[in-house]
Amino acid sequence: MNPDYKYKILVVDDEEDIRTILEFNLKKEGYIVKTVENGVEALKKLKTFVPDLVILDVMMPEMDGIEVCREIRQSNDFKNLIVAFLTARTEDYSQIAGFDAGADAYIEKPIRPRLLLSRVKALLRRKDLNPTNQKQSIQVDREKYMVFQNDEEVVLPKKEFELLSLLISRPGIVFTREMIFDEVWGNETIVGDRTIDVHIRKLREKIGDNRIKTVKGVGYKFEEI
Amino acid sequence: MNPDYKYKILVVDDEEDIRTILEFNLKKEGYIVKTVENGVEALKKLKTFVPDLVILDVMMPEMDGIEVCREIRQSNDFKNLIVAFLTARTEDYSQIAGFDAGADAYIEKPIRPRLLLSRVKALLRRKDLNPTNQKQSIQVDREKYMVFQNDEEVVLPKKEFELLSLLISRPGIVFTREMIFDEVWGNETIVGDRTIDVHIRKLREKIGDNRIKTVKGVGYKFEEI
DNA sequence: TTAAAGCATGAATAATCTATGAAAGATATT
DNA sequence: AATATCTTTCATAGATTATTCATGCTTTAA
Repeated sequence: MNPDYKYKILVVDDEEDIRTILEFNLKKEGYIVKTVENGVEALKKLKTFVPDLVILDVMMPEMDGIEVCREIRQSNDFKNLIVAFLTARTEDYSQIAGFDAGADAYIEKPIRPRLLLSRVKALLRRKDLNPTNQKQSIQVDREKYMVFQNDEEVVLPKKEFELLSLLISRPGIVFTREMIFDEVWGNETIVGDRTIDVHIRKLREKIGDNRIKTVKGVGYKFEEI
Repeated sequence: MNPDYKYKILVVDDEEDIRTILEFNLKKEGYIVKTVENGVEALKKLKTFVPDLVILDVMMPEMDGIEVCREIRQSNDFKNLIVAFLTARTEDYSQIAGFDAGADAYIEKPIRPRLLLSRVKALLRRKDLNPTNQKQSIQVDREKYMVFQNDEEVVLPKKEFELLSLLISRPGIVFTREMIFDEVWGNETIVGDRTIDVHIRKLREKIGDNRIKTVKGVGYKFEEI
């Protein structure tokens, strides 16, 4: 990985003290750190800030860490996001394990800065080595009529396939609604404007929210990474 | 077996927690995992995703595991698919056995990840050794006008032969109805759209449902394995 | 700050497409 | 010519896809 790359970390905890301690220590090491105070905020934040690591308190109001982790794991957009749980030593560990939601690590409270930093470092190094960390690749095979995302097939019905195929044909370039109509629908059929939106939505559901960008008032584009 | 081959596993359970735990643990081992929440969904999924192993909850709404297993065993397409039942320890074991529908293994709930993984591994290894596990081969000999499936001749009338021959000439590639008309019927005769469907059906009756795939709104393709 | 425009989203409806059973039309075979 | 086999059509049912609609959110511009 680029040596200048600064790892991004999201801290989610309802206690301000904890947030402060973590933020201070992690920033000191050169990480880019954002903090939020509950699970709902966390998911919101993730829409604009995609970190390499999320440190999640298990017990939180609104939405606990386990649930947040589930959401993250379910989403297509965060395939290689590391999740670490913050647990009080007294917390019933077995319960967390039973509900295993896909955490990569557990960090115990109270926090010992030195220990914390070395664990974080280890986790991030692991990510660097992790082969799943290749760039998110999407491949469209028109002959086979198949789409692959990181070598796993994504099944798309015709219109969605054609739409994605179009957008991906010129990554980064904005396609206006008119262009999309022309290419995907042709001149015969006329459909309402919302139809495109709906197909875009379905695509996003399947390949993740971060690939297709809306350019308001203009159109859509497929974002190259 | 190819060392790069990733085993595919289908998990069928109505409880989301169980699905999540299984999926997480199995994926961590490198398996390709799909989950569905009931028997009906399972049979549907099997049309597009042919796994090596199915893990089936016994008790489910809609259609219980036993019935799903029966269906699987009856079908021609899943001759060497391993089926494992998930059973609660408290469940009346004898009843399940009485209804024995051809399960290869029983896995007990609650799930113990380590144990689960070692059992799965064992089951899949067994499959590797199983001689019935030769790859499904279909060969078309245009000169002799004969088709062989696993060295046994399949007798096909002309149109069916031509159709299969066409599809199999480029495995994985979708042939549109137009292309099929052109190649199999030529420009002289004109037949209705349904005619192709019917020939496809007959082919499927003879060589199994899992080889010829429908791409809705586009055409058909012969699935490479 | 408010109003307007543009988009996202959930849910309902409409349109499309294919599978299937059955039967009629061809073609070849005896 | 009669029979059997192959090819095609047709009607229907079932499922999937495509589209619309109503509502709410977010951004933009006044």
